[in-house]
Amino acid sequence: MAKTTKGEQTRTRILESALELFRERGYEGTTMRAVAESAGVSLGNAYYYFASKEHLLQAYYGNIHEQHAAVAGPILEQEKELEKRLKGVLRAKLAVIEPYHRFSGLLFRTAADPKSPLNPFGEESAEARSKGIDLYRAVLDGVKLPPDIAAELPELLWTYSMGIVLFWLHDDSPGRARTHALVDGSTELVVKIIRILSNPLLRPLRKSALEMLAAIRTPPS
Amino acid sequence: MAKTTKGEQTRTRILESALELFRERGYEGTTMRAVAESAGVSLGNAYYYFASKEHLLQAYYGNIHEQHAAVAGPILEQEKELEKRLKGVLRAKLAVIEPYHRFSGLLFRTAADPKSPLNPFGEESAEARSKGIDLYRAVLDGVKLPPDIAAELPELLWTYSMGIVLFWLHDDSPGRARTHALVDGSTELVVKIIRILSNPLLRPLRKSALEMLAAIRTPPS
DNA sequence: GTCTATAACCGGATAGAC
DNA sequence: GTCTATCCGGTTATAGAC
Repeated sequence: MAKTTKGEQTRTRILESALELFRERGYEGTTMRAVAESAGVSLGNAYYYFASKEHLLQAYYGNIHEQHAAVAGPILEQEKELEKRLKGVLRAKLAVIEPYHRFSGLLFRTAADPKSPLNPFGEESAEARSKGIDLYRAVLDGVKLPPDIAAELPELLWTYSMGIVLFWLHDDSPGRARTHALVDGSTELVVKIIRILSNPLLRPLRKSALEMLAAIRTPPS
Repeated sequence: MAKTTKGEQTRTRILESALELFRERGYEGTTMRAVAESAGVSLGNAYYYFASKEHLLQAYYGNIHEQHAAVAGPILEQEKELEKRLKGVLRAKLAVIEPYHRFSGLLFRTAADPKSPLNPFGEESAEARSKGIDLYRAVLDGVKLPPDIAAELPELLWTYSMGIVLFWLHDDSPGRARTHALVDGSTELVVKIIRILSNPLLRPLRKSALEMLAAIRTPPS
């Protein structure tokens, strides 16, 4: 019963008002005052629940991940081949975010700022990030790989998926055709490269790559 | 003599005050009021010369490329080996942008927004982008490569360099050690990969990669 | 201790007089 | 080309209600 305290309800009302207004008028076109009014609360009250306007966006993108995970689940249960699993998950992502293409620029805009709470590499998104990485761990589930790569690959694939999203943001081709070409082409390549790198002859190359990854990793704080 | 009209001088004064304050206090920490005061003009007058605070940043962006090209030139004249050429140019970039680390996030923030004129993939930066790509063309100058890759490589390297900068933005390790590890490790890898891909046996892989690149390329408008 | 409201602050941006 | 006055919206301080 702790789930629908009055506070929870108010919080939800504010968030939903905000998301609706964002969709209607875009992010910049939506004022915190309008959000508060539309939710039937005072401005100060809105700030009691959401520390900033950006945090409202963060909730918005949190939703996206949940939707993505929900759509990706069935795909992963059905497909066994790595390339299809990866491609399916990426296509699902594109489908989920498509309605928000218009103002997703805002995501990257803030995400690229190291100081923003939305920054996917920052502390505040640690949870969202690890959920995202988990999804790519699931993609690799049941795939045979040399153990040294296997440990690193989920995070690498997640990073790769972020690159795809960045490309998508800038893609205004009809039906997002260019991004789809990128997904189709790059998943094929990624899988081929993984296969090639799995070759024992290339173990030295793999090793130096993995050493680099260790060196650039953020020390756990 | 058209060069130093009163207007030009005022404009320069405002810009220099701004860049100095940005370096000292960061972008967000610098108010337009402070910029105006430090330049000895009124707030409104500052806006007469620069349409927004962001436009002040744009000026910085242009400076950086010029500095980078100037520093990179001598390096390329001296080094003959691809890995050293690439590493040298990337290190030069890091050296040039280091003083601005504190507020470069902001730059990227706007630059990553597809609607921003600063966005490096957009139309308005076409010239800046092609200059950047030219620099990596120069890096490859004199390097023997299969012609199919040779055509694509400058743009790929440029994109790769943007990735390095993105990483640097988020790097708060002492002396930017992690980014330097990334540069050292990744240039080595990049060169190895280019070598491997140059192997005639891998021509099919190369071919599908190049086909993908063609498919995702923005149609010339 | 959890929640809500009002008033004010601050800084980016604009209008319009000189 | 320069100024002053003002707007606007994100954010904060703070007082009090439940």
